[in-house]
Amino acid sequence: MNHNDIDIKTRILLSARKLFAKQGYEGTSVRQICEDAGANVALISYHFGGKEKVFTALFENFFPGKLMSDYREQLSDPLPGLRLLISEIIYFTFQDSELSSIVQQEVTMDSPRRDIVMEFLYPVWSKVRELLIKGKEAGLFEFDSLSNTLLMVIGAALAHKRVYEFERLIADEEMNPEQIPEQTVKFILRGLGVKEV
Amino acid sequence: MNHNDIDIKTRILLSARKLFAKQGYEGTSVRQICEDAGANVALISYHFGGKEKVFTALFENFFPGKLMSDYREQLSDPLPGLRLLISEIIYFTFQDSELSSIVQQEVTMDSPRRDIVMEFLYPVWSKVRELLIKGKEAGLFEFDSLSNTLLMVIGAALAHKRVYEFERLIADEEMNPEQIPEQTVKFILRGLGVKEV
DNA sequence: GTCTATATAAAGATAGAC
DNA sequence: GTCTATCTTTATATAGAC
Repeated sequence: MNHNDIDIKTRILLSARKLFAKQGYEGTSVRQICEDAGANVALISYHFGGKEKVFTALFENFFPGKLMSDYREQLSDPLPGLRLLISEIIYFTFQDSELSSIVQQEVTMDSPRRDIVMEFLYPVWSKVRELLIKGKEAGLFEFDSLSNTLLMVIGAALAHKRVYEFERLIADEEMNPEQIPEQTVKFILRGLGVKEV
Repeated sequence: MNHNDIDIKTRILLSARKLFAKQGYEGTSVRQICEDAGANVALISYHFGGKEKVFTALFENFFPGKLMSDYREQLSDPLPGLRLLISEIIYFTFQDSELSSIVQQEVTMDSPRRDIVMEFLYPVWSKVRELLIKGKEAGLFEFDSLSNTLLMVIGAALAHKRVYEFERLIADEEMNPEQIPEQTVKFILRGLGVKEV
């Protein structure tokens, strides 16, 4: 499938995703997006209704909304549930590296986009939170502050996304994508006090 | 000390730090900074030489450069060294919450500012890396990929900075700042395979 | 050292032709 | 559905008066 065979609306979305990921939302102009997409500037207004609507459309089109429902059954048991969910989150960050970079950028700022992003993130992290509570009640996990622990789990799960930020620190060793989910789950479960991971 | 008693250069820096932290660099205009600082727009050019120079000046003025040298002695032993360093990093994020928010934002994007920020961050995370290697060699830590582990340690250490991003998930429980360094160190050391933390 | 006034560039958006 | 041409706003930066 050639670049020009894709319809213009999708081409705009793909270019926006690429550029937002690399330069940030504010650092990317609609002109730039359209140039990259081979589209006329006016088409952003026509097809989406403005730059911010393009941002929203990105998540509506590319965010894996079915994740929670697909695995509803398997996510009820804390230990295997947490293993599965963390792994799936990491798989997604590899599968759509650009969208997950956008997420990482936009949630740190107090912008109108944060609310859009959080709307999509909430179900996922909320489920992680629920599994932490269940696991603690079952005596599987040991921790004090639920909030701080949740944030550390999130932090560790998304850690591998920072390769490029810290490339000077990790240039001499390869990061094997296939091993990352497993190693991350191990680190997190150990952090939660699970023995013999 | 009243707001207007502080010299204008410092007032500009303080306003820039506040606004960059909240809205991001691109999302903040020099007009906004000067309005907040009670200064004329032209003074940014006169005192600093442009917006980006203000950004650099922030780090030159507020980043704790002496951290590494102050504790050189105590940072040679892996286990107590890592404890100390992680704690100090967390203390800094509390002490200068704004600058550490700026760090978090700017390193995620491929901007000219990232290089500026990384110049300051490098010595700190490089030391953490060094301690991980030492600790593994001494049989204190157990992990596979050094790079991925380093990133997870960084991720967990800075996790508490995300309180506001995820406030919907943690609104019902307080995060006690005094307990965070201890809990974080515990989580990380456990993640590294240290027993009886 | 600080101001006003202005130069210059670039942003987002759309009216109206095709 | 797509284009050109243009409107409007806002950005950074600075020349020159004080």
